Amino acid sequence: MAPSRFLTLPWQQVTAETAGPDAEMAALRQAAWVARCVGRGASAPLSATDVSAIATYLTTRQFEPGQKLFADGMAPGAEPESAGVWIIRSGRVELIAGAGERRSVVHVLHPGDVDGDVQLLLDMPFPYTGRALEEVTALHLEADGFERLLGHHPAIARRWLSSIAERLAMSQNRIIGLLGRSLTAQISQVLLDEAVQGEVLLPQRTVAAMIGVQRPSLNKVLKDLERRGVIGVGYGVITLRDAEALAELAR
Amino acid sequence: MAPSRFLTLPWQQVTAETAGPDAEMAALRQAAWVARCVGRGASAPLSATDVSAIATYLTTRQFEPGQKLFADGMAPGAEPESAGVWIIRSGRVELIAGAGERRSVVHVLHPGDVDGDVQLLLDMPFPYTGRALEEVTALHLEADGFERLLGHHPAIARRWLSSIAERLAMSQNRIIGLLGRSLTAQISQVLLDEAVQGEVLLPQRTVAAMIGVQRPSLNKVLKDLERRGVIGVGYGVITLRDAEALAELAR
DNA sequence: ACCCGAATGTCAGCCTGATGACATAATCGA
DNA sequence: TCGATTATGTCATCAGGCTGACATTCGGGT
Repeated sequence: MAPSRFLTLPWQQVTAETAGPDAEMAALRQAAWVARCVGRGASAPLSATDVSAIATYLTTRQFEPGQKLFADGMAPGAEPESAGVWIIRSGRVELIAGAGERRSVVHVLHPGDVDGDVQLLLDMPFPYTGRALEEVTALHLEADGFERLLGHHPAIARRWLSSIAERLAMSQNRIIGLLGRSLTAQISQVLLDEAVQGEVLLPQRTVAAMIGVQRPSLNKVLKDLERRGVIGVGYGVITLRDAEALAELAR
Repeated sequence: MAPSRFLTLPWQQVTAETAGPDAEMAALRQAAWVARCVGRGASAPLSATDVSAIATYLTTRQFEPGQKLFADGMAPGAEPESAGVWIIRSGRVELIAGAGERRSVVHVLHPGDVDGDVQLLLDMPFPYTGRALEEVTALHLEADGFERLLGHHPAIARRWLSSIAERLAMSQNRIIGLLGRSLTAQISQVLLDEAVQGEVLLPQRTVAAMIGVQRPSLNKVLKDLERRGVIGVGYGVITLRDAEALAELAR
């Protein structure tokens, strides 16, 4: 259901080799990683030409915790610094809709996740703000570069199609998970979705904002699950102890 | 936010001309209509070759009210009758997740809407059941035909990309609309989204299932809105009287 | 014209989650 | 090492939605 989650490991291998001095090789290596993250390769393998084309347009950017990659309501053409396609290389980015107390977390981007392409394709402003949760390294693709990749490289367009399809399926799954389910079921679902290697590294405040409930309500359920031995609750961390039981609760 | 809604009119014009006896011309006309429904033409106009290719693979199917186009959990390869891409030509189809009392309506397909392609692209089973609300005419595209269209016609692939992007944007918008908003705001949003020419032709039971609330809760809010002159409530119909006020309530 | 199924309108009681508040504990930076 | 900040844990109160039930109204079919 969250295939991109499993792509964090290959990336770690890649960066381990990035010590080499050759900048061009580094760009190519990044492009190869992007090629692995965007869509499925089943019916459209990318050629060396495709990968090097991607490398041509990629730039790397760093963000401090709390910094915004892009902001709610930003038109695609208005801020060339932020508009365009973002591909998360390391760290996580929370997508926030609404301001202040009414803020809700639409999604959390993990390494390998892609965003901003939909807004580019539809020429619409961002409906949410992207805020770095930790130190974040992200790859950026400007609007015209993206257009050129799609136009001149059919295999890339084909792969991007399944990438967006993946996200649509996940998004619909999220809607199903939100409609008419008990709070416990919703929370279990989110914990399973958001866990990386059995741990959810998010403060309860953020998890609560992902489900659209108040923090005390979330805390009550979490402590109950902890008493039942299903999870462990720490400071900024929730540990999955019995994933099967949790999946059963999310049913 | 729901661009496909405005495509119902062109279709009606098209069928008005469909009286002609030539089957091949009818197929081409259907294909041209599909070309108008799938994605935006901005950067990828479809050639005559593209359109006739679409016509090659299209078949037309009729469904009675209550009949299922496809069923929850159905694998893409299992039932060639139902797997594949569906394009609604007339009538509406509700997408239901969950069974019996716990059923919730993920979405309602209107004429011009497309579905089933995501499941094909990701080789996954349908996560919901498609059930005809009225008499439905739908165009069907089998798996291999769809693959061939995408593989051999870059312009079609490009258009399909923005079609799925549209749906992803709408889906995310729905999530934002569900998180942490008052019942009144959620209901106003759904009424605005689902209205065709100022009318929502759905029983309250269905509208309630779209938001994941019980029918009495919905009815209470509806009667309140009616007292305030914002909407009119009829038998199986909700009429928008003051769309602006409704939009303000949905904010 | 009549009947039947389906949809709407409404209610009282219960239960869940929201609110706002407070105390405690962990982390981070100076 | 020591605040300052942020996170967790918990509570009493209250509003809002659920539940199950019932009466009423509408529409289509015979």
